[in-house]
Amino acid sequence: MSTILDVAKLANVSTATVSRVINSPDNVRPKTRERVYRAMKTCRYKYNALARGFVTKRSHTIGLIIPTITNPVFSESTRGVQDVANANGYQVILGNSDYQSEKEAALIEVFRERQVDGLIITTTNLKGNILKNLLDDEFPYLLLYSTVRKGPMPSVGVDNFLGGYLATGHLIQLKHRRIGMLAGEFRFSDRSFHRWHGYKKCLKDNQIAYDPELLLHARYTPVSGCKGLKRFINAKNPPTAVFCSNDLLAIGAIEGARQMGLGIPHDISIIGFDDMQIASFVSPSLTTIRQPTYEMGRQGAEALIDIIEGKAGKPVHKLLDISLIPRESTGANT
Amino acid sequence: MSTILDVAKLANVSTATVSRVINSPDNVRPKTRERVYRAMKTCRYKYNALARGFVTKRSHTIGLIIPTITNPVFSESTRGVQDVANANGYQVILGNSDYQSEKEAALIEVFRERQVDGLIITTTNLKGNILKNLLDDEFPYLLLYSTVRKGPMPSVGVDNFLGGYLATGHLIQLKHRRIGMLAGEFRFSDRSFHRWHGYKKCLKDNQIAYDPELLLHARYTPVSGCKGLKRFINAKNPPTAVFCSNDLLAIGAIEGARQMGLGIPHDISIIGFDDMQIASFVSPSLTTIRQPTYEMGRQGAEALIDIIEGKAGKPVHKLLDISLIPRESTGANT
DNA sequence: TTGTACGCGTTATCAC
DNA sequence: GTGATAACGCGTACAA
Repeated sequence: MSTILDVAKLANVSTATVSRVINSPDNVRPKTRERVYRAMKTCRYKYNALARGFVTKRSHTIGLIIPTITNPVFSESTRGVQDVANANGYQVILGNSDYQSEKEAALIEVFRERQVDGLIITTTNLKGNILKNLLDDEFPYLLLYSTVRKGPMPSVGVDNFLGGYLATGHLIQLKHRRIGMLAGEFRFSDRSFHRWHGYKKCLKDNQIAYDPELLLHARYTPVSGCKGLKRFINAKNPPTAVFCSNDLLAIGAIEGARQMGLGIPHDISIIGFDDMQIASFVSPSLTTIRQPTYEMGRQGAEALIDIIEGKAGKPVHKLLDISLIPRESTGANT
Repeated sequence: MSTILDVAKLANVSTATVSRVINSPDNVRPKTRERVYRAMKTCRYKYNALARGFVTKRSHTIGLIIPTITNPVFSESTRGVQDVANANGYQVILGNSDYQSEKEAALIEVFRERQVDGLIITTTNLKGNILKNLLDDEFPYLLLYSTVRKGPMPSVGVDNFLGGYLATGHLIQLKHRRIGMLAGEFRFSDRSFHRWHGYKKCLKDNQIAYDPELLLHARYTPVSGCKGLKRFINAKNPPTAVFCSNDLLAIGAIEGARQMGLGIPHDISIIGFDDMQIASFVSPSLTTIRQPTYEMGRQGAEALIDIIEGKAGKPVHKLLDISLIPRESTGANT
């Protein structure tokens, strides 16, 4: 593989000139520029971005850590991150934490060793010292899908508390009084935790006693949602409506109800969270809380790049809008 | 940021020894090893993998090019690639081509400039000289979801022709004679093209005349599937069954039928392709052709790493098994 | 406008 | 078992 030195020799210029042709072509006389371009062609020169990164100490790479790319919600935000990153000359390295904080910590280490210019993290545990280390090192990073709203850690997210509140309010408005919640494990996802708080608060505001029997934990998969719903139905005093803390759970729950011979929303109402692409295409279509995942990725990447490039002021804390999308999976309690 | 030189000074050893402690600790006396470890701690040393890559000419990075991470099928295979890559010390850079060969070509360039050790490409156009260039440069790469079965280009995929044949055969067995196909654009996806060939061949083998009116092209989205199905229904002589060339289309088609007031499978049968995670959770659950996407990613990454590390013999051509998964969206023609 | 020369952090090749 | 030192390919003062 040829280097700028080869090109330089071939074009009878110095390596500095070749470098200039690559990075600031305007600073070089058109004639020599042409000569260099020709030389690059004849020796099939390929630019080595790694070597550049080595000297400039900028890899133009962003590390993106998410629970798993397999969840459509994170695919969407990943796409948003990528689009903004690429538009700004950055590439994205992807890492899955599987909701395990050890994997998360390991990924942060690996990515930093690889000299990524910054990190976007959808974290599962804020207690560790890992994030504090990043802060101490003044390493550029940003929390995505974050529940953090103030402090030194930059973040982009939605108001999960509000989401839980909206979902529950919708069900209460439909005359439901016995409302279950199928939630992701709190220790793995503080988002789920905040949604639960919104749920509880809304119950309280409507004079409905909170019943711990109506909280069930599940993994974020349809299968788990299906099982969870069946457990609810088989309880002594089953709910008439269930708030699932994401759409994958909700879709599983719908299937679970179906398998138990229950009509939706006639016998039981189901509401999800996320509004992933297929939420409107399942049958019955899914009532859910929409969060702008793609946009979240975009804005997260924009904010991170600002930090990386020194254009940022004090830590940003963006809270994107969410909204209730009423569809067919919820109906009046009869 | 401290370097091995700082560590070396602090531990009173040479940089070579520090490097040894990092890469082959057994080759260094335990006592000095300890001294070095301590020195690394006191000056908060962080290993620079970029610098290593620069000298070893191995970045331990794989470039993965897919149409879009937003399609669950590609999320799954991406996960497979990542799992194998990470287990072998590689990281994955992700690029979306959006089914555009120019973007694909640009990504290949960018990734090569970044000195990725190899590429995994789910390509959309094999005609270009781009892949031939890779071959000429002896650059490690592999085609995923590939229809290529022989020749110098290593590939992992499934038999899409067979898939199309199986899907069509299933419908014919259910007494359907007028079978439509909702297909991804052939020029963007040779996979779709091969499925169509399987479809045609199966019709022929069953003495059913091929009717070009029964081929409709669509983008790989539920919305497009929905529109496509409506167009079919509004035709003079509509099909009684539709083979969609992926599940996203099929889910959209089901919704389209529903909006037209048609019962599934009573009024019209729908079969998809992929068996993505939620295929069994939509209602009616989706009959489809299952392809092992996660496993495809795994095997692709394994094969690529073999090539990178010089363990490969002649180009591999793996064809993974596919199978018909009959569910509720298809039924007998009445 | 162009060239010279050094440095970036690590590994690898010799010696010792 | 350890040390000295030359690469690796590029950017960038500084000089011309």
